[in-house]
Amino acid sequence: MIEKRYKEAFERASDERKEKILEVGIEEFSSKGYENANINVIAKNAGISIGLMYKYFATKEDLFITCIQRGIKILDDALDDIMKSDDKLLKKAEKLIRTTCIHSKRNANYIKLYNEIASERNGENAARLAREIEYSTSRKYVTSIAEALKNDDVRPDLDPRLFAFFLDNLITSLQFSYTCDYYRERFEIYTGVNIEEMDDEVIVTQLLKFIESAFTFEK
Amino acid sequence: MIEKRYKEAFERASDERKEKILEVGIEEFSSKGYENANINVIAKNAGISIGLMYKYFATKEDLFITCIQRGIKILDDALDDIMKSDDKLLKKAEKLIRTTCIHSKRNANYIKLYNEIASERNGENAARLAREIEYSTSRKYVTSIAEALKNDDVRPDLDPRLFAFFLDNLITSLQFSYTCDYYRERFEIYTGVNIEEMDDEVIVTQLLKFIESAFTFEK
Amino acid sequence: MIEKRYKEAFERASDERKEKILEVGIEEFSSKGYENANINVIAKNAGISIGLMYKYFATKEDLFITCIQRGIKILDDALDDIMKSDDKLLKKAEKLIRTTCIHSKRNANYIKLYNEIASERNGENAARLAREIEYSTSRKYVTSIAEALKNDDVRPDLDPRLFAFFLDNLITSLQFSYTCDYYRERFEIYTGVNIEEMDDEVIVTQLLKFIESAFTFEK
Amino acid sequence: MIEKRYKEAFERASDERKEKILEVGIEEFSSKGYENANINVIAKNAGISIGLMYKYFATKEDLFITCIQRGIKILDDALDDIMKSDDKLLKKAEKLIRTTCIHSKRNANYIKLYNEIASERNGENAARLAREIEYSTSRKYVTSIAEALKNDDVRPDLDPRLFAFFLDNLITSLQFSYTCDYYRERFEIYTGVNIEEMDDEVIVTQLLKFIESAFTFEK
DNA sequence: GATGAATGAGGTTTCATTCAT
DNA sequence: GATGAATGAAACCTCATTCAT
Repeated sequence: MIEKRYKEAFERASDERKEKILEVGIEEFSSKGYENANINVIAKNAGISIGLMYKYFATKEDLFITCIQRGIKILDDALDDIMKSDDKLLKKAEKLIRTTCIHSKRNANYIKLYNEIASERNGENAARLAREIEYSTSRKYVTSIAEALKNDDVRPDLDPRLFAFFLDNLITSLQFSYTCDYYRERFEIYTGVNIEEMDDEVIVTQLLKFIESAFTFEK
Repeated sequence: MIEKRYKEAFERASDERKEKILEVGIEEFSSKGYENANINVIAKNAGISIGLMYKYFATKEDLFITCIQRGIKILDDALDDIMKSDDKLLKKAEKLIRTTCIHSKRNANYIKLYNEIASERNGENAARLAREIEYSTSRKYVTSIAEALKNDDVRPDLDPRLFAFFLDNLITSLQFSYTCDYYRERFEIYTGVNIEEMDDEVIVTQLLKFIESAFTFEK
Repeated sequence: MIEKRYKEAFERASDERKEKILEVGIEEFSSKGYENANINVIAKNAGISIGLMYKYFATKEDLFITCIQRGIKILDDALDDIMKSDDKLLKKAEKLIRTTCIHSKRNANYIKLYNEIASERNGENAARLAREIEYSTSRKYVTSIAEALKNDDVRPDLDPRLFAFFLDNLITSLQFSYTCDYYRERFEIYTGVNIEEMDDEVIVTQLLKFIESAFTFEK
Repeated sequence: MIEKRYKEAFERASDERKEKILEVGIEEFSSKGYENANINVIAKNAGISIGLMYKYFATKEDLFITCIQRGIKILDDALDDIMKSDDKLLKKAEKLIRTTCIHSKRNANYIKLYNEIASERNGENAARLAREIEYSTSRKYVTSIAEALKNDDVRPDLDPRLFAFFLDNLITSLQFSYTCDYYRERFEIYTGVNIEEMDDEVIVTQLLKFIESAFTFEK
């Protein structure tokens, strides 16, 4: 599913070096954005020469994508833990929201990268990235909802794929609100409070309330 | 609230010309993104010299912001029509979703611009833009929900500001799904259908269902 | 001697307007330098349109030269008063130095313009300007010294033209030290004191001492 | 005292290249002035790409300053040879004047650069440059005069710092008269002779006469 | 494998000058 | 006489990428 965008030489590099390059790359791309990120600077900060960087990655874009793939893995692993459990859908949702709050603070840079991708304007790239990033997540959401549907845990008239989509929209928006300048300000405009100063539990409670009723409402 | 970012000379230009410049600018910025947009191209396509462009706007950024402000107004006016009515909250929501579907197709470029802004990484700019763009919208949402709360139209234990925030997240995500490459692909991954080929009414129905129960659930 | 560099239309303008244009021009040129001065800004600050400015002056350079000519006249008139008197050479020198100190503060902008000219790199222009500016002054100096020579007021073995040249070098350097950033700092480096805080009389006394002996030394 | 204004990459360049860049830069800056000098032209004439130029110098200004510093060193070294001798003040002055005449012809471009700096209008820059350029020279002058004062070689009532200042004014003006268009014409206006055609010895003799009596006059 | 010097196209911005009204 | 909108050449600077060592 995930197409590698690095050269063979990169695989042969030490784990420490691989780690360092991606870490520095994520930092640069997430803080400056793709266009303003400077690959020469990334090389310098990673402690390697620019020549070697091009032995590892064919283009700036490839480095960028590889950084993203690294971020995806982290986020995906966290989601896995939650979705693999036997909890009921609402319990999963609760865990999901709570984990999102915590993760967004801890892995702010990955989220920022994700925001960067979301504004990609090259249709081809955007599509490929979306498949790489969203496929695995979407499966987990849809499957969980479909299962809940089978178990009569949720209202029978919902479309599991669209509901998964709505759910992910809420989670994603929340992530951005924790990490991206624009969305943070937007959060404060809506709520009157800076998201960093708000108690996570208020968010968990309210968002869960929003979702819970969405899923379980019955006439 | 909205700070003007054009020079006086721009005000003096003919309406036709103002229109043309912003239209061309929006097209360029939304299709290429801020960094890759080329002011010389915008000037040429708008039929004016680059020198005159700089008589109208002090910097590329100012032109960009002015394009955005133009987009905001269009979207805001549409929202106004809906929110000023005497309809109940859910009726408003229904109109809102339906209008969003239609508008997103018609004014795709404005939405794309909005997506571009949302990835702004200069904290100061991001905050200013967020205030310009979100304030008015957020007031309308919050007020409508607060009123519904007073009239017992919605569950009494919801936080009107957070619920307004969640609601807008859903609407915004939907807009992006209609217009931005990444989000369009993502929509298809979730639903299995290209959003252009999906009947809007399915989206309206399902999203309304999601929202409706969120707002009105009662034990 | 002085070639006019303005168009006929400028002559026909009101005195008030002529005054204003040159005043504003001198301010702009002396504060920013020729290259960085902006003729559009000068027009605006003088309260006329740029189109009219070009009815008055054919080029930016012509405006500059006309501003300079205006400055020359002011400085030259002051010199005239001193040199036309019947005083002996040293008395004239004393008056000259004292007047220089006072004038340099009052007409700082004219001096700055003069400094700007002195770095002109177009040989043709430089020569023409030098003739316009220096000719009259040099005559006065040389004549005064030649007269003093005839009256045995000064040492007989001095070359009146070279001594006039040296004298003017000292006066000119002093003027710059009062008005131009670089020369002011240089003055402080040499003397340890900011020239604005130094008592003019110390300068007068010391420079006079320097000159006096130069002229009158005898074995 | 002298702050370096080039990047590390410049240090690593071959001496030949460093030489070439500064030489070409000095030529361009001294012939066209700072504003009209063109960095692309300098790069081309120095045989390197513009990109590499910017690897060596962060800005046009930095290249300019580095060219200046190069000129300073040359002039300062020459002064050093003279002032370090055990000669009496007047002997030093004689050597100084004679060397100035010779040097001004040989290193005309350095002197022109100096003239360019002297019209700097950014106060901060001007001050910094003055300190870099004048400090060392002024110490040498003042020290020599102060010593002469101690040895009763000069009149006791002179202020060594102001006299050093006056002396340098004369030398500096002479340098400009050899090298800068405006000052050359001015010299001819005063003396009736083009400075290139005048016998240096006349200048040496007369200027020495002017200075000598200034320093040694006694009642 | 590793280096980093070198390239050069390309974009933003300025401003003297023109000319239709 | 007066206006000011309009022009467009030209300059500084950036950075992805190459390649000789």
